[in-house]
Amino acid sequence: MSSENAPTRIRILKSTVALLESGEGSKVRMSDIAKAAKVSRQAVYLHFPNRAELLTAAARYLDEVNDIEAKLLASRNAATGLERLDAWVAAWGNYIPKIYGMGKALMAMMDTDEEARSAWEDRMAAVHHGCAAAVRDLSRDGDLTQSLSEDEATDLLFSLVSVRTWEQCCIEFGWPQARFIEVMQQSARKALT
Amino acid sequence: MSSENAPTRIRILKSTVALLESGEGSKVRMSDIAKAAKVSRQAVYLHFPNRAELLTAAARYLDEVNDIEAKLLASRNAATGLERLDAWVAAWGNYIPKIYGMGKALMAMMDTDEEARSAWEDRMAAVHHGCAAAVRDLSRDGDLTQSLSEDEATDLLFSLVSVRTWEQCCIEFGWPQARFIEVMQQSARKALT
DNA sequence: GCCATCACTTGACGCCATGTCAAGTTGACG
DNA sequence: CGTCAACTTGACATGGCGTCAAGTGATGGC
Repeated sequence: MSSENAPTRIRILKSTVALLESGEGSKVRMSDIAKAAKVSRQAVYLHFPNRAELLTAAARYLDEVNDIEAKLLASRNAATGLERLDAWVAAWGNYIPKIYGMGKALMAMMDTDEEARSAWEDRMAAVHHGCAAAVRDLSRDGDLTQSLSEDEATDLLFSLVSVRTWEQCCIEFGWPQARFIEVMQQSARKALT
Repeated sequence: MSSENAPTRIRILKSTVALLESGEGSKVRMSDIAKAAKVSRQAVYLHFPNRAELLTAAARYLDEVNDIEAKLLASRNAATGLERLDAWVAAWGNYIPKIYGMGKALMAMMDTDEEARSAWEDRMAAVHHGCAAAVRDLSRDGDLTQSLSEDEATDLLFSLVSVRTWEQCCIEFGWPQARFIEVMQQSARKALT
């Protein structure tokens, strides 16, 4: 595609992202990536020291290309806490499919690779932070349930819209993406208020 | 499950379960298991054709030993749908820690091993079935929310008390087990009614 | 016009875990 | 005593990742 004569490093990143997105996340091998980028397997190692760092670089690249920051920050503009909660669930929930392949590969490596673990946890910390912000506004408006601390509410919200929950509902159970958003907005409102 | 006079087979299963329970699920190697069972690595292969089948046999063994069926069926006796929901969440939720190591190893293999995948999915299908039963009783009592179909409610409940959600809350966020049960009972009631 | 350097290729290798194979050893039982 | 089953021993194939050394070829500085 457009990556024919892009610098090699970028071509490798694009190929990595493409392979991870189109299924079988954790099965992608270094040689597959090299082949897709039309370079030798060793060329990949000239740019990235190992598989874990390549994947985390690809994750960063993906975030950049999609401008995730901007999209997730959109929910900030909501007037009330409840609106912000909805906006947040929609913003993050609709971003999940884009990073799912990536996440799957990274999560599969978490048990054995410290680098992959911290890369993924960094990203998830940002999402957790977004959940905390939504919960804080809810609390500010006096709409947060008595039965949960702010921390617990944050964790619960995070779990409700985690990549794994999304995977469960949309991949395994076949929910349409839009329905996932609706149900989770509603469930979050009910569970947190 | 013959194995009356095959102590070796049982020893291997017990060692497998023990290793999986005590941390680092997916890192357990065949040689680790052999060493723990005090047999040669090859002896393991005389009883189980490969890692996946050993793990699924260990999962079955674990279920047997803990008598999971009986424990999960206990929620059947609840009078109302709401009580059944609570009982179900408590029964299954309290069983999760016992099978967590096992589950982690099996889930890690799901991407690459069809056998492991189907073994785990079989077990999860039983849990999903339990969720469906609770939702049905809720619906029978007229307590199920209008905004969810029975299928959706079942899937949502299943996601709420999935092994991954438990892992998220109790392992990563450090919730006490009892609190996890409370919060999930409450959240399930709110989200489903 | 030449040569040095950089980016990449080629092909071989070590490592490690799974799984296979063949040739023992050991002990119970006829 | 021989046989059979259960187990051991050690070697080997396979398939990833990651490393290494010796090329090749285009570019740019001089």
